[in-house]
Amino acid sequence: MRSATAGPAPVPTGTDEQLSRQYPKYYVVKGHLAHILAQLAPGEPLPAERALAERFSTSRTTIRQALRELAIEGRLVRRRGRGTFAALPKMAQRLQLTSYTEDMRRLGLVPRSLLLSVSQVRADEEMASRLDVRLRARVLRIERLRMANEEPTAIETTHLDAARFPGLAKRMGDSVSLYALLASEYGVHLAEAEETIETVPAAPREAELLDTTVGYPMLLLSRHSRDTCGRPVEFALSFYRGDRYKFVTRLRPPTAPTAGAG
Amino acid sequence: MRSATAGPAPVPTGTDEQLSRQYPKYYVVKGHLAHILAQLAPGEPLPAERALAERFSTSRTTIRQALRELAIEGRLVRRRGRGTFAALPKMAQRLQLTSYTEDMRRLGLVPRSLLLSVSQVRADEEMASRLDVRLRARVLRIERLRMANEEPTAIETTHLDAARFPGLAKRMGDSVSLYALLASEYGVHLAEAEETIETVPAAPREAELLDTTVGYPMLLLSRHSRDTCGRPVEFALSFYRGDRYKFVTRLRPPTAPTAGAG
DNA sequence: AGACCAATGTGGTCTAGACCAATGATATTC
DNA sequence: GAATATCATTGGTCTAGACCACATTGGTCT
Repeated sequence: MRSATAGPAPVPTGTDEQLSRQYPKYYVVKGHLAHILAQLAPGEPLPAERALAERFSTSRTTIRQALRELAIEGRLVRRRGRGTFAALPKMAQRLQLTSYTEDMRRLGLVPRSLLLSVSQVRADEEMASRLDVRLRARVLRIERLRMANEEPTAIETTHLDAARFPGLAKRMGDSVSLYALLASEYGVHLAEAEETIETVPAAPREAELLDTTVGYPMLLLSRHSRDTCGRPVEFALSFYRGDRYKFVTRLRPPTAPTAGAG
Repeated sequence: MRSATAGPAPVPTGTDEQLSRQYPKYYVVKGHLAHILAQLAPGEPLPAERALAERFSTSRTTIRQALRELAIEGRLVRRRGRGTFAALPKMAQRLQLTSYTEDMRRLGLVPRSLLLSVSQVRADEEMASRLDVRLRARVLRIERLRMANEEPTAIETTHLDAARFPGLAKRMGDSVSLYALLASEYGVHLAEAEETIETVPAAPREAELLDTTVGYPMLLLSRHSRDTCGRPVEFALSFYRGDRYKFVTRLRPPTAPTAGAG
């Protein structure tokens, strides 16, 4: 969120012509729309694009660019055939090596998983390195759709060494816990992981599964997990809607209290 | 990054008309451009937008949407008046409670900081809660531009309780270490922090300072730090270019090896 | 009452073209 | 030779309008 003191983006609400030359027109419109939006409760509708275009004396393109950014910020949701509505604030999710189920329950949500596909692929150079297998070795690829309160939350694609976990494919199913299977059937316990976070635009398939718009920014989490022996176990990619989720982590100084150029 | 095995976005490279109906046209074009791009070394130029529009028999708008997404993914950079060029891959930065200087040196880069502004503001409700001060208490606001190899990296806006750190404003300057000042002058050592990561579109001022484009996705890091006594010390917002940076953190199980629905 | 269908309105995609702003090369002037 | 204007080219912003895909509504027919 952007608090007032932090500088809430210097939104020019005036109609001064000189401002219009300093700021893009769509950005001025965005400021006005944000003002309207602030007075709406979540779920309440905004006027339609064509109506807004007329009211602000702009083209629909300009209105759409403003609405797009507000949607990306998670302040409104857009539904084709229905309209534009004020949104709920982003949900914060902890970055920790825990089960998806527990994470969601902690947020007071009902978790569910849908098994999209289980397949075997061949390790390319990067995957071979990450899973510590030979090039072109068989890799199990498990693709799941994570749900919370029956709403799609994330697409998670997990990769494991197929030779190390025989029969795992047959044991997978909707709402089956992979980490529990690894522990009970194969005696493998995850001890640590390295997770990377970046933002990428939504591809058509991702947008459809997560019920969002192609090209909107997603948060892509790449998790590289190791077991208690330090052996790499899984490499997983998770796509979250950037307009709905943010992630929280706890930081500590490396050793002693830091004294660098902070 | 998206490895081949992970599903490199099902880019339809064929010219089949049926595909054109399933995928947006700009997305098909993006696939072709990605293919061209893969054969270029960082820094090499792509054809101009107008030339590409003609080659692919589309409008410039469609080409621009494809180029925009590739730029957001960090695969190309666009320079007004000059052209479009293949980019270097994203840089990975660790999430830890350390100095910016050390972080950058670890990446083999030359760090520098530019003091943009030091000001006093009044705490709104959220800031008062975060810094544990009264509503409308004086809050020191320090805005800095972080550089690496003379390239702007991040905009960092730090908030501190002004009453607790008298004279701090006068002691600040370019490339001055805030954390070191807190330790040496006020005996305050940071012990832990909670950091939130989300994606937001770049506002005009942010885009200008970080030499990027308005509306492009940024990574916004919000850091809430506490000292060794557990008292809140700073609340800082950092904007990073989403096309240039990604962040890495180390995960551990909460207590025992997890056995939940992983 | 229920099933169906057509009209309407919504946001999503795409076009063709205009003008603006920054860049760099070229010509001009001092 | 060095500074300055001019100009073509590039990506950025904006317009006006077309068509598409989807959702809802309301009327019509069983």
